[in-house]
Amino acid sequence: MAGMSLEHAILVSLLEQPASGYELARRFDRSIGRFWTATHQQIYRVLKRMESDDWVTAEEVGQDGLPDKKVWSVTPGGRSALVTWLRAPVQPEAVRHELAVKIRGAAFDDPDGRAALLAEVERYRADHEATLAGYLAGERRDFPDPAARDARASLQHVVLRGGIAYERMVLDWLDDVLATLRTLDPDGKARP
Amino acid sequence: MAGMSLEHAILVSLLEQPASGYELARRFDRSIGRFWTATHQQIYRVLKRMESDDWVTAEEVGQDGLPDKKVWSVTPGGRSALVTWLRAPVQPEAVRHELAVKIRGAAFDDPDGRAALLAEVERYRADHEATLAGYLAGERRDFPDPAARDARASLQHVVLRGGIAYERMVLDWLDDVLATLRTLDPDGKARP
DNA sequence: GGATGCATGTAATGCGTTACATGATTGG
DNA sequence: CCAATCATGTAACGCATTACATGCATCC
Repeated sequence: MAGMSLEHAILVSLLEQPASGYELARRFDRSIGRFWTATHQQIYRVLKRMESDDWVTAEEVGQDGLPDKKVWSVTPGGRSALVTWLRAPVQPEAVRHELAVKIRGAAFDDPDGRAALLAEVERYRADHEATLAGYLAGERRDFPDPAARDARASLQHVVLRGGIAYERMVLDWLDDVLATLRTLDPDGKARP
Repeated sequence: MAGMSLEHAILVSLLEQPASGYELARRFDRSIGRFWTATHQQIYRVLKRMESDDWVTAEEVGQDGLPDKKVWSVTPGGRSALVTWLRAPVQPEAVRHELAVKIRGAAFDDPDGRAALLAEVERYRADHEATLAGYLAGERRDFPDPAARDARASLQHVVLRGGIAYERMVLDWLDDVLATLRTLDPDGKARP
């Protein structure tokens, strides 16, 4: 009852805008995916469970030139389930930072291995730079006016600012990591 | 074969210092737990699998006034498995940020609900402030001298600096969240 | 003709969490 | 005497990941 909140992420997304399972899956690759990831298989499974709990209902919509789809909406029961969850304490986050394990593990590899890790960190850094650029573009597009917004937009924006702050922090830290790795093997070349 | 790295976190920890399952579990509540969490049940299960893969070996150690323990060490096979994994690409992190879901969900609750969330964010912020204080104390204790260290200490320190940067970023962002929530309901009181 | 996008699923496996279970010693 | 610490496990359940599977429409 406590954590398990793919359901709740779906409820928030469907309250913002009803959608098919497929559209939800795409949102979980984009905006919602910034703070909660899910694949389409999970989404279809959870939607079924939510339907049997009467949290969501589907409306069949025909499209021309495209397959029919089921557009899901939140029921009053789903909305009250969301409110109950919103008012429960936040669970501590489970941390899984693979790169940090590899960095500490690099102490048990040789300079060749550390050179490989350095290259991998550079690639990883480029990914995060692209993510930051995407967030900033989204911010300019969706929140051009800093004031005069409703609650929904203000809350969406503060979550996006969290993503931006996270990415900036990661980039700074990765620079620190790169500098540290270079200090260990100054020439940056493989040694026998 | 790709992600699944509780094994690898255990290998790093045992290479830094051999330990019993129980001691490992405590490390996963402290230093290693900063970037990889695990319970003792997981650890015992995984140690068994690692033993049958010949990645670790146990030595029975008797203690007086305390139960015997099995002290685990990494075998050459385990070390080479670690090196193989270290040189593989880093998997993208799976993001699960429950608080962000709740913040966006707060658009669908009333001022009472947002007041409850605000109180919860304040509690959450206090937790992160305590975590940061713990990291800073650990840094002063374990890394008093900024230069003249070996590779292992340098790498442990840069990972710890990552934790510190993360906590500072979170605290700043939570202040932003609190200010945003207060803007939505300026009086901070429940309304009918 | 092949790739990509839209749309929805099933099945197998494995990882993580929670609950249950035992038993000795030390300190208040 | 009760709680906490040290020490090691089993069992059940559920969630997540990966692979497999289908089928139509559009664009190059």
